[in-house]
Amino acid sequence: MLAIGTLAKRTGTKVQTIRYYEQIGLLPEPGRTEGGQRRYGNADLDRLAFIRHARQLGFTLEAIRELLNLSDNPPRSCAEVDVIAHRQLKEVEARIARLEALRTELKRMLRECSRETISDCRVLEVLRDHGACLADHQTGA
Amino acid sequence: MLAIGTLAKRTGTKVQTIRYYEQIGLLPEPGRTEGGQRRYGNADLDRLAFIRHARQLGFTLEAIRELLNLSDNPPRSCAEVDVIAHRQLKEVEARIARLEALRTELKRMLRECSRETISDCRVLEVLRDHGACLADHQTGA
DNA sequence: GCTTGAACCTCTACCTACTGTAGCTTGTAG
DNA sequence: CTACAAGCTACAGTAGGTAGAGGTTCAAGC
Ligand SMILES: [Zn+2]
Ligand SMILES: [Zn+2]
Ligand SMILES: [Zn+2]
Ligand SMILES: [Zn+2]
Repeated sequence: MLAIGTLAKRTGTKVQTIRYYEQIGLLPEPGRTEGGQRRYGNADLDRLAFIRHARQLGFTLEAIRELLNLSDNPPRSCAEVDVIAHRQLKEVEARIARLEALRTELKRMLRECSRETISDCRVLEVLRDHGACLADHQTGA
Repeated sequence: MLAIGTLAKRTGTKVQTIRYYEQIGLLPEPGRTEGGQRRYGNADLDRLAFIRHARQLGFTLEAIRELLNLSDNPPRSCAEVDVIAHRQLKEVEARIARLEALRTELKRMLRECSRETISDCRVLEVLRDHGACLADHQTGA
């Protein structure tokens, strides 16, 4: 049985984060020592490793919750799993597209700036007026 | 003089967001009517438009605060402005790099999945084991 | 001049995904 | 048996807003 600090080290998670996952019901309540300290088994280790890896791939905790539920029903079709992963892929692609537009515009601003005074700084000029901006960044976060 | 709702419409901002910017000191406290309602002038309109545009380009509110301070000193050099914009560019580029690694891995997971049962779903398999993962996604957010 | 209702006001709580701190208790090595 | 690291709970805070309750004000139509 592992103490929370050991589990934390093994999975690269902070102790508080583990307690937080328990609090929101993502990790089951573990057994406790007589003194009230949490003790974890290998199933907990696997589950936490899964959660952390999915987080690293950008899945939200809600998506991870769904993936864990599905994962507990081995004979079922994996179509739903793939839908979640596909949704995540689309999300990532949308963010990339948006960030690339920002990169282009930031580069252009910096390239065009004469690097003299504030009053003729191209960066500020573009920020003041989207008309001077070629980026198409109307849409959300 | 503009009421807060008009200012909101003109800048594509929610009313609550404008009050929030005031609360954190990003917008100055505006004049009020006898009844206590906020009334804005053109300087406020410009300032808010600047803030929203910078937000759309991904600058943090802290960076925007610095940019606004600098913007109030027209004779100074714009070097500091460019440093902030450059920092933002680096930030955006780092996020793109990370998201591209995620995209690659998500695509691969989905491509390799047989789309049969949960027990042999490649997506879940990769999530369970980073060893089965080609992505280099150890590093931060 | 009066009424109506949209828009305004303040205050508080909530969102994601954690992270940090205070003040106290438990486990374990020497 | 004593230190003290590591555990415990509870609460506050982060960014950047968003939503709602419950009450007031402004302005247009009659
Ligand atoms: Zn400049
Ligand atoms: Zn623009
Ligand atoms: Zn699958
Ligand atoms: Zn991986």
